[in-house]
Amino acid sequence: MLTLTQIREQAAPVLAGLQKKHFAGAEAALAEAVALDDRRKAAQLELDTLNARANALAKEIGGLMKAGQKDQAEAAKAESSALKTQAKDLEETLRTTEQALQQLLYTLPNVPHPSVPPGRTPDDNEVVEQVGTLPELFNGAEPHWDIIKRLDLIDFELGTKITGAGFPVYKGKGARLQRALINFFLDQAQAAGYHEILPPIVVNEASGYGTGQLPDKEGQMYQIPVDGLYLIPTAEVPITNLYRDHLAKREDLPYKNAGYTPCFRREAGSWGAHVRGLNRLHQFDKVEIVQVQLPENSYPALEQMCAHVAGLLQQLELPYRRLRLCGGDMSFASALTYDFEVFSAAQKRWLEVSSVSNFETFQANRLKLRTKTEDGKTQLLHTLNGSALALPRIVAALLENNQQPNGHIHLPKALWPYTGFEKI
RNA sequence: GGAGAGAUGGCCGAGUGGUCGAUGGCGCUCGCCUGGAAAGCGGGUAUGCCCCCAAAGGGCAUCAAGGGUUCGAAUCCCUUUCUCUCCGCCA
Repeated sequence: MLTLTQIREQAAPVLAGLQKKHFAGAEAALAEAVALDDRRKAAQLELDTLNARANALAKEIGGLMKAGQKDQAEAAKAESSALKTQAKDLEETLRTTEQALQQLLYTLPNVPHPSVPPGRTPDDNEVVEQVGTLPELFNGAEPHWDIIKRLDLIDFELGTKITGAGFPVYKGKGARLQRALINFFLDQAQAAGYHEILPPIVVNEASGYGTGQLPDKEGQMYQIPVDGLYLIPTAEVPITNLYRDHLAKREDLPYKNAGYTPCFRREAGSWGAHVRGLNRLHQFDKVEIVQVQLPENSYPALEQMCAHVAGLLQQLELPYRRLRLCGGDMSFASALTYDFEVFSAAQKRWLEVSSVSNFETFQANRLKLRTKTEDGKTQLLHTLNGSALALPRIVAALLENNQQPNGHIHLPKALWPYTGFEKI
């Protein structure tokens, strides 16, 4: 959520930023926000003045009663009662104005960083780097969904039977590979200084608002209406919300947390071609890294997180590229996002396996996550997160890129201690 | 799920209708004292919003949350949430 200070004091860059994100009606929305805020302040001032008078009267009455000046006390009571009626109306005005302002602010996306390229679609994303050589497969090489079936690693039909499409059942070495990857990613995160968290995988409504899933994107989450809870779409939600309503001590920063969770996404309306096999699922596993940083350190931290992700992909010996997302392709809450994609040799496609973002103060403002500056002023912190990494497409690439003419799959060395086997 | 008790500032804890944003202690911090430290002494130490260019200063709100009674509520009443104890159920 943008702050009123941003909207008022950086009007031109904010407007340009919203336009870069292709937010329709940006100019009118910003003007409306300022107008609502003006109304809010006016109502607040009026109400405060009124309350100040009422408080003064209440104090007087005590004295008058003691002094036995009953008539004057009664007169003061009458005035105080009248003030109270007025205050009720003002409180109502203030409440509705604040609510309208809040609702409006919820609809405004974050302002992108100056380095974000313009553009609307994934084609406009900028390739920052590409690392590793694209593998040449032998004749008759299979896409991962055929490999999975032939080696009985993952059973999609069984998943459909017990739950529904997009909920795979991992079996044998397929299951073991999941566990190996999770442990590998967590160990790597720990080595990079992240504190391990195992959070709940359902969250309440307040947490959904904190990280920006709510309002608006509830259609993307599985819901438990009887209890008002949501299945998490990513560990970012519970781990970032650890710091909701939090005033951080400066010397404790940064916070660096990593956590494994299953992730649940309804993916309403996004099924079609190109989503076979592991390319898109309703439930998948992911290790997420999350940082809370002082504003001046957040962009170096973003680079550090990207380096961490790149290191994982190199150890897994997967060719990858890093993209800087364009204004139209980045998420609502992000100021700058890098996507990492691995090359899936049999599909001959790049698959997104990680998304690393700096949200600047956008989430912190919703979360009320702050610190004090040296001179005692309150300051919003910056939040960042990144996948490190999401499993399914990593598995797809590992299977496709490392398949041998004899039908086996060779696993990268880094995983051997975790799998207990070198090939499948 | 049933019965009871409770929720106060970073922490502990006092406060049962009137100058209480809240005694006191701990912690933290600044100063004095000291060769230095400890002890001791003195000061400071919540959050949000608003007025103000800013600072200084001031106002309002907040004692789990929401509502009510009252001129006035941490204190009385109602609702909700959470915590603890006992019982029930249970990986």
